[in-house]
Order: sequence, then structure tokens, then C-alpha cells
Amino acid sequence: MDLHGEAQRRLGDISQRYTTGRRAIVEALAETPRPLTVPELVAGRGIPSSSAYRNVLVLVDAGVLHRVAGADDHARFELAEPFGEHHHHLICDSCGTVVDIDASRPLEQALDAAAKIIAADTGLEIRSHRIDLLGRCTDCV
Amino acid sequence: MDLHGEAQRRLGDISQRYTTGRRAIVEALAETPRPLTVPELVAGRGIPSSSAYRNVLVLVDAGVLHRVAGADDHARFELAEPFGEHHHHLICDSCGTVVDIDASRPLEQALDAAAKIIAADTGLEIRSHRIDLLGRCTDCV
DNA sequence: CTTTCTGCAAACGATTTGCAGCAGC
DNA sequence: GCTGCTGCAAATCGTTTGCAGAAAG
Repeated sequence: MDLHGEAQRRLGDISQRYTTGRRAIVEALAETPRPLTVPELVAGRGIPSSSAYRNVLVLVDAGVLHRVAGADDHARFELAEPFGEHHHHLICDSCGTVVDIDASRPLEQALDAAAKIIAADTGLEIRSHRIDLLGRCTDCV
Repeated sequence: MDLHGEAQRRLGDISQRYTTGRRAIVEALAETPRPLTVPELVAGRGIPSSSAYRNVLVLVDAGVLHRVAGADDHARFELAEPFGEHHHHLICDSCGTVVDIDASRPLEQALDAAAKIIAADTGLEIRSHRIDLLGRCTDCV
């Protein structure tokens, strides 16, 4: 899939430009196997944080990025699903890091079943669901 | 269940005291049907925020409180499960508020099945899981 | 060319910390 | 009475915003 072409298309849909700064963010996230906080994203890449905060909002709005909530209080960002593979997250309850976990077929089936029950059960306007696993990442043993 | 007695016991287990300030936090959360941020917790109750931040950490450590991640970047706190009922959360993706949703039996069964597959599948040290529903709260229509 | 984005610097708000005095056990 | 907790005030850090200049289409 053409990452940058598609990103540009989605930005165009909401009348936004695909600028150098935004491309830098998309590239940084494409190279990382886990969601990043804004400080992590800009570190060592020379991206000014004020622009990063602004652009991350726009990119989420355009559907290029997803916002991921971890165990600590910092928003993390990753490429939206059509760009990456469908997966879930292991959240380290020691350091707050979020690690991607590939989805497996039986797991997905069980989760779909749960999601259906949730919707039927609550009757609430539910747009999506989030399943996170809490444990220890390899760095925290 | 004796809320305060049990809170004191759990604090004692980690050599911490059940002080007036800590009791105030437990009481505030016992009266609220949803997890609160620290600023929400101290508002109008005259609890100094520095103490609130410190005590919330201790209470989580003692297993009296749980930390809940919402859609925005602010940690929220609620009484730990043995004190409250087992439930899940509806997270408003508009205002970030977290609302409790009572658990139903079929939902729990489906979730248990999913959790078993997760554990067998990943082999990771998973301590717990988190299922959140993302949608709109009644205030945000 | 026009409109939007960028980057700096300053403002902001939540969270953390040092320290002297108070309180639980 | 000893040790740990409290509350204030100041420091810190992530995040937001105003504005003049640069860049995308």
C-alpha cells in the first residue's frame, strides 16, 4: 500500500495539506513497532513539539493516525489500521510502554462475539471497543 | 463490606497508615458512580492536590484504588473491585469522561473466553485485561 | 498568489518535590 | 515518642497558543 499517497488523500479529504512536517511524523511511526508519545516522537528527530502536537491532531482527524491510551497519562500514536496490521496492545504496568501484539484468528472471533454482546446488552451508542492486556514488557522483566 | 476497615487493613499490609486525608479520598470515590481525575477529586472538597497525588499512588499500591485510563490524557481513579461491583467502562470520545457500565453474565462469559485465548496465544505474562467501550456519553449526545 | 502551516517563545495546567510542622500508631 | 504524613510553595514537564514568516497547491 502506498503509505504517503494514501495519507495525502485522507488529508485532502478534510482540506489539509501533506506537508514535510506531517510526512516526518508518518515516517517516524511507520518505522516503529509500537505507539509513541509526542515527546518520544520528536526526540532526536528535530521535529518541534508544538508542530508535532498540532499535526498529530490533524492526522488523527484525517484517519491517518490512531490515538492509543496506555497505563500512564500520555497519549500515544500509531498509524491507523489500514496502514498497519490489525493488532492489540500489551501495556506494561511498570513503565507504561505499549507494545503491539499481532492478532490471531481465534482471538479475533472471541473478541467479536464479546463485542456483539456488548452492543446488544447496553444499547449505548458504541463506536468501537478497546481490548488491552496489562502485564510486563520484556524490559521490565 | 466494611470499606474503611478493609482499606486500613490493605494499607497496613504495606506499612502505610489510614490517615484522614486518605479516608477523604476513599469516601469521595465511594460516593461517585464514575472514576475521577485528581483535579475532580479535590475540587470543592478542600483536599490539597499535592497530598491527593501522593495518596492516590499509595492507595493504588495498597490495592484500594484502581487507575483507569480514559480517552484523554488524565488518569482517573475508582475503588478497587472488591469494594465496587465488577463493571466495564464507556469512554466518551468527545469529552473523555469515563462512565461505569454494569457487567452482564453473557458478556462476562464471552470476555473470559477471549481472555483465555489471549493468554494461551501470546505466552506473555499477562496480569489482567481491560475492555473499554468507546462512544458518546449522554452529555455529549 | 492565497491560504495554510511552521517554529519560536511565552502561557498554561497538571503533576512532582523540598521541607518544616502535625498526626497516627 | 518516633516515624511517616501533611500542606504549602516552588519547580517541573507536557501541552497549548499567538504571531510573523515560509511553504503548499
